[in-house]
Amino acid sequence: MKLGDGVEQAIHCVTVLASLPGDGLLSAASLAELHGVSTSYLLKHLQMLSGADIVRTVPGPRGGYRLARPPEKISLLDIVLAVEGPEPAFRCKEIRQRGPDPLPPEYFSAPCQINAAMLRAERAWRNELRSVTISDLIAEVAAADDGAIAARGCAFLATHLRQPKPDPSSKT
Amino acid sequence: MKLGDGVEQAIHCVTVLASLPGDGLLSAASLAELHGVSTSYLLKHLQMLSGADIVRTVPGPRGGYRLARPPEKISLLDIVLAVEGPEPAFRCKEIRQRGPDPLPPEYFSAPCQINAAMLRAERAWRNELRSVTISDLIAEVAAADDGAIAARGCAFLATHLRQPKPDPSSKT
DNA sequence: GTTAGGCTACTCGGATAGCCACTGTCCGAGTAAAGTGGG
DNA sequence: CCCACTTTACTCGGACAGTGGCTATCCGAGTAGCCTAAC
Repeated sequence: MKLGDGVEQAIHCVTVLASLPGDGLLSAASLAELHGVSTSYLLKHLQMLSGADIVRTVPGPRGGYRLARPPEKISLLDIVLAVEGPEPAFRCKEIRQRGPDPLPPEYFSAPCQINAAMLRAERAWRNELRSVTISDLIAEVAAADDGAIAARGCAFLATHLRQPKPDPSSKT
Repeated sequence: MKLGDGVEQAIHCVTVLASLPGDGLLSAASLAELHGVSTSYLLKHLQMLSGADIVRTVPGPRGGYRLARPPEKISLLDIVLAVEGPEPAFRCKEIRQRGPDPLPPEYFSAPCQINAAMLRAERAWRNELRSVTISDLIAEVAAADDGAIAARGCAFLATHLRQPKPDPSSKT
């Protein structure tokens, strides 16, 4: 069993996007540069997140990505399911019905006990992931940070952060 | 994320082996025929189970496989780890240390919070799998069976079960 | 008739190709912004 | 000077190759059982 590397990238990106001030945007190229990964490949996962209504995209020049929901409404499970797909890891092939002299299908109306046990375990896994939100992660990082990580983030944002509009509603 | 099909085959095989009476053996070919899968491919996973001391092999003609431990000492986690490998599904690539102007490594002595959260979830998954033993599964199957499944199993064993020795110690 | 030896056939074990999904990349559709010309 | 249009350049979106691991397979090492032949 192996999770794709895109999951880690997606979680890091969402965490960064959640730390943006106001209506800030960040382009896929900036996110890729910050994490040292391929831009084109990261785009694929950002599209998945966009399709799952986790992030929202702003097209055109000066465009980019921002969160579609507040960070406390985004769980790790949402991101994992968006990137890896909603299908469970264990797919019962019903091999109990195969082989010589198979029993009639009506004997297998109840789900396979092995499948049920594996799905229970996966449900526990998902519940654990569902209980962790992006805001929780940010709080943990902030608690363990002496200021250096935040400072590096601010320095990066000072160069790459962009606003969708001059925002005339806010007075000088 | 996707588990290999070999996991399901391995669990079914171990369950069947746990149901054998006495010192009965079953060859890989018989197990493959019973489940309707490829013999050569099933052998690979049986070798994994043998290497993990879950099943024990009897070489030579009239050889086969039998359990290496009583069924209540074998959990689903043992089988999954034997077949899929002990590595966790989530591998932290430490992309937080990458990108421009990385911080010195001493800032990252503590594990990544994202990695920690994913590993917590996987630990929950493993704990759930560890709590289910082969004897539990057999009991569940027996409880839901009206006798047909057991009868089919006995019919198959009558043809394919083999004893390693005539066992002269047991009087007639 | 008994027994030692050799042979055979069957089993598992590891090494070898094939295929699919993940990884990585590219080019095209769409759009906000800037530049430009006219009014 | 102000405005509308054109152009531009930049963004994301979906379609296209490359690679690693799972899937499927084959042949070789090893051994229990059987047959043979000598004693």
